[in-house]
Amino acid sequence: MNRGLFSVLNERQKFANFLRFCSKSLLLDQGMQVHGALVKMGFGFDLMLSNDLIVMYGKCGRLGVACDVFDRMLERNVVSWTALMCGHIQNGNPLESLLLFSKMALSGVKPNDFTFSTNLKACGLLNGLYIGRQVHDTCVKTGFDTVNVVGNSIIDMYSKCGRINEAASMFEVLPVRNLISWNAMIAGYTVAGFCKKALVLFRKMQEGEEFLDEFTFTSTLKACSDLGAIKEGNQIHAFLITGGFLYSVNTAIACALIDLYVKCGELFMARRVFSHIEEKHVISWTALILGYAQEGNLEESMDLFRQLRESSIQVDGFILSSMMGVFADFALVQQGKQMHAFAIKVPFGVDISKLKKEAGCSWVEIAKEIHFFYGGDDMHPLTEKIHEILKEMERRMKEELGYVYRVKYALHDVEEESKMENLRVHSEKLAIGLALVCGGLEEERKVIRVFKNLRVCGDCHEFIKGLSKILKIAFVVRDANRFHRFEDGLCSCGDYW
DNA sequence: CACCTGGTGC
Repeated sequence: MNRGLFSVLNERQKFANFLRFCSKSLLLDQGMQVHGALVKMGFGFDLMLSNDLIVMYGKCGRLGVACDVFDRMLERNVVSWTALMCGHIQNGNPLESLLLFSKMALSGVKPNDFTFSTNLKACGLLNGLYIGRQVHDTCVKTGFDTVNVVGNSIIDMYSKCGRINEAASMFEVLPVRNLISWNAMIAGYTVAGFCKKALVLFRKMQEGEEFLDEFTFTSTLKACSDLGAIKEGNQIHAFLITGGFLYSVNTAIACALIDLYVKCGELFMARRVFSHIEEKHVISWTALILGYAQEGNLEESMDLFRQLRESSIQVDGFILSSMMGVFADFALVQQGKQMHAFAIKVPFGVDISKLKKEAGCSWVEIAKEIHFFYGGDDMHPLTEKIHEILKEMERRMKEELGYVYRVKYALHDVEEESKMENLRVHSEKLAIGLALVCGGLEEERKVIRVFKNLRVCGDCHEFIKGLSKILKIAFVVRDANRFHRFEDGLCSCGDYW
């Protein structure tokens, strides 16, 4: 090879490397300068360099220029097509990516594993189960479904299309599972609401040889948050600290942690994590601000929102509309307080959600296990003891506080004498009963934490107020709308919810 | 050469 040709090839490789660096670091200006230089030097029609240009322009948000480069090419290979498809997806147009896929097929260029995973991503983004299945089918026929990256994309495609079972069976048959396969499956379970399954998978992952990364933790923390599994979440928090995963600099982990503590009614811990973040993302602000609002602490919520507005952080439409909701609630509460006299006559607090089709369900975490209860549920092996302790609590409350049931909250289609029984077996009460029987008190916090899928019933609300008084412990009840923190006979919601 | 995975809420 003569020196001249060698230096030309060397030059070409230097351009390519620099372009890839520009793509990675989103350096549009520098990328454009390289583009100009290589056109001048006669590299304008070079296949590899043109591909790199498409990638660079796509990543930097200049899809029009990427398309121009693509259109002017004398020949295009699978990389050119795939790079442009990715560009469309990255710029928010997955449909165009799918159209390109069919154009590519017509042009006679054969797709590879990268093309398939890109297309599966587009299907997932579009919620396109039908076309996703077709792509999956083609992958099977061409043998690409056994390629790890493609398999991962199939898992993600099915879970994005709401087909968690199909995602799971893909995960099962994957010949090689890597970190991303596990992460995709855990995220899939979490998004689909199968948080317990997500946690089971996470534990399996910990037991195995697999590494864990920030994606694993964010998804798993989200699962803990949705479940209210604070013990498990705490362990992950501790693991993050000992494992050197600094959430002070990792936005996603910090947000997930704040969300966990907020959803468990631990605003103090949420605030602590928040204060440790170096660059506070608008999402972490949102989580904390709404957390305070949902706990009934409107003052702190408003104050934080004011701080956010005074900071240099750009607020988004999401937090603005959320704050509208907070202001609306605040106004309602103010009105509600003025209307207190009426509230006694008006069936205030009648639980409209008990009329809904959805069955009331409560749960509580005891020794890292989540126990679920439905209203009138006697499936739990400790049911008898639960009833005993609840009766005991009623007796003490009557004696010490003169508490009697407000029977009006009971279901209406039952015999009068059995209304007391109905009230006793509301799911939130059963969950609390179990916590009392099993010592579900979180010793370090002196709190019992219960979750309910519907609004907490007015009678149970009174009952828990009483419990917090006579037992001298706090209760945190997260219902469908908000938090109730009961302490010393009072609730943070001020009885308006 | 490129491709896959994550966070706030209603």
